[in-house]
Amino acid sequence: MTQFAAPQFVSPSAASTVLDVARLANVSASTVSRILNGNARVSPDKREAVEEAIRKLKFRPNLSARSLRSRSTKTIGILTQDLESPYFTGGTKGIEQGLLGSGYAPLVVPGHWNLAEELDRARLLISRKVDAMIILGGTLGDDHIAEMAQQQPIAVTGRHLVAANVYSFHFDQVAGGRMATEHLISLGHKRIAHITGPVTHSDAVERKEGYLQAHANARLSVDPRLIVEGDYVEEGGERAINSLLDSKVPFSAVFCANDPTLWGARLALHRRGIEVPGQISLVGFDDMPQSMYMTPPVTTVRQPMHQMGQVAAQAVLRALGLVDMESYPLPSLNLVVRETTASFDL
Amino acid sequence: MTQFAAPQFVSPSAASTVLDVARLANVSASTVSRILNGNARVSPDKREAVEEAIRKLKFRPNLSARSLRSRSTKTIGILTQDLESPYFTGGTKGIEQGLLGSGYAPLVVPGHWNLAEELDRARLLISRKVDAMIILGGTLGDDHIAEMAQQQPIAVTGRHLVAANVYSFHFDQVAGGRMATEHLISLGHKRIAHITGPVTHSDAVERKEGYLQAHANARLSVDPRLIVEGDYVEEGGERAINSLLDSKVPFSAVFCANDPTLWGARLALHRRGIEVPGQISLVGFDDMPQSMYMTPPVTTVRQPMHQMGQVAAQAVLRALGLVDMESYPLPSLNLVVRETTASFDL
DNA sequence: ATTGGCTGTGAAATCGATTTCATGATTTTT
DNA sequence: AAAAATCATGAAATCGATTTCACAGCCAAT
Repeated sequence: MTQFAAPQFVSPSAASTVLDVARLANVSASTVSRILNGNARVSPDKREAVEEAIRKLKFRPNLSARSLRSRSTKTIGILTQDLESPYFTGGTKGIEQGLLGSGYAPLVVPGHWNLAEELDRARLLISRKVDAMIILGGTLGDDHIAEMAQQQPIAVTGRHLVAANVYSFHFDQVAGGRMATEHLISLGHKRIAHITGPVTHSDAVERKEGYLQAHANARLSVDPRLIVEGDYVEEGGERAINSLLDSKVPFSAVFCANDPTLWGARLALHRRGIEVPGQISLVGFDDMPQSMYMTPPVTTVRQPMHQMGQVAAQAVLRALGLVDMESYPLPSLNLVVRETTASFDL
Repeated sequence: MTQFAAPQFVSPSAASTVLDVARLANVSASTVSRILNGNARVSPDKREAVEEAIRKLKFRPNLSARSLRSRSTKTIGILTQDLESPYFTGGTKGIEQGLLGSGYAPLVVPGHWNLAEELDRARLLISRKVDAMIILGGTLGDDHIAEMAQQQPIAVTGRHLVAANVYSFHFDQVAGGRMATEHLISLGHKRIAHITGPVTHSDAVERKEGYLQAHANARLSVDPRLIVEGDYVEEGGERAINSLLDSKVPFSAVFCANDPTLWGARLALHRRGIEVPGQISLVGFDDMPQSMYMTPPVTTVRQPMHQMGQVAAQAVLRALGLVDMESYPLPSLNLVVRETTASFDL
């Protein structure tokens, strides 16, 4: 990598203020402010002069000052978990899109699945006086969220929480797990393994519950040796498949708790020369963008995080009094069948 | 999806201020401020009382007020392009890590590869009085950046820019293109196709230049029919491979201008039953996280965006006067050979 | 002609913290 | 023991915008 450093430090040129503008335009600061906000009548000639001065001075209002006085930062805080994971970036992008044109800007901070850090970041957002907050998943307690909602409206995804000033949205993870498993069952699979997510994630245990329910509904027994714990990332999927294979317990399909788990599993299978879906069928969860371009493209339960983000953005906007906006439909989970699953014939 | 709305709106409970704390602790606001910032001696008993009051009132300082007075927001603005693309999220995460423990928080805004939008977002960051700015790629003109650098230090990646108060970092894209192509040539390939990026991206044209140079160095002629334009996303890769194959011009390897292009190409090849790397070798560019888990894992030129982000963060931190921090090594491009390339034997 | 209602404008108050300044108390120095 | 230096602290000024308030000028209604 090549680096080019600045020759020397230059002290920042002082930014101009309303007062500078006022002086140049021969009006008072109040008039400048009125023109900036367009909420009062001002004579056309003064308006002209002020606009000219603003242009000349390249004036940009100081948002700290503005929000100190007007108690609105026009900012929505987003507490996400991982800045890199497609699951969260999908949601973030949806929020950003939902906010588009509303005049509100997103402020994104990562919590890293760590309670202390999440709490700290959330408080940072409150300190910054965000007008509303959107929490994507995470491990914050319901009581914490309810308490923070006293300061500003909060939309939260991935949980069901009834409290004043909070709007919660979530997908039915049990139903998702059921869907994935039922698809496999309908293809004739009888010995279906499951690589779970971390037991600390409630959605992981719900997906497993769905896997169990699907078996019960079909009056199929589940072999506990076929359930192995993963960690929601690729390595866990590889490890799990290898231990499954090494245990010699037979199975013809695997329901992976999320897509990265499936990717890891798929690579391990490839390394061992086992064909997908020829010998083993695979179903994932999340439908992350890359899943569509795997070889072969993966069958997975789609979580429309993008739309979820839009809906969450919309909810807080509405809570802030912006009612005149197009309404996005509430999305739901759905199975997208691609090519990692095939019917099982004895 | 299930939605749960708040029963009714509750007016936010007023946040407490230094004055509230001061009153409760029987001291002046100045004393509270001194304790908050720890920059002056205060008697232990008052400190105790104030800390108690802070806890009791759940006091959090208003950052708008603080930054208005102290002229520092403790925030670094990050202008990225796409909140979802691994290339940018890698850099963002690196920055976040580089900022860790410095007391500065990142504020991320997306520019969407659109000049007007980038300019608008950059101005937003300036309005918010970020202490420094990091620009990841994008289409802003050098002059714009130099001008904005008068307000605060700026680190910019993906270009070479010498100006006061700006720090620029970039990888040598020509060398990267050369590396990828030389690898293929060293494996015995003679007819190497190239799927380019958009001609509007300077790094795309530089990568192509590297491809050309590698051929020249090896005294190999390049068949212009083997160079086809892509768009840096999967669809373009698919399209390009199909048109290449349909043209019947023979080739045994493809240098794809970035990893998503390769993913698209790889899928198209799979659909046509062509084996990778058995029949066609593929080299990508970027080493995005998923590339490692494709089937087979992809050979690609690694751009360590993560480290680039760390270095950029470090540069601005240093510009802001934080000199006492561990120094990350400057990363460089390197070829990571995995399994989409094989030697070509007639 | 007088009262009443608008309208455009500037002066001053305000938001909540930090920082400067002044002061009285305490400690150190000579 | 007197002078000097240091310390802890509160009052007041300050950051840059918005907002309230007061008022002068103007038009219309009585």
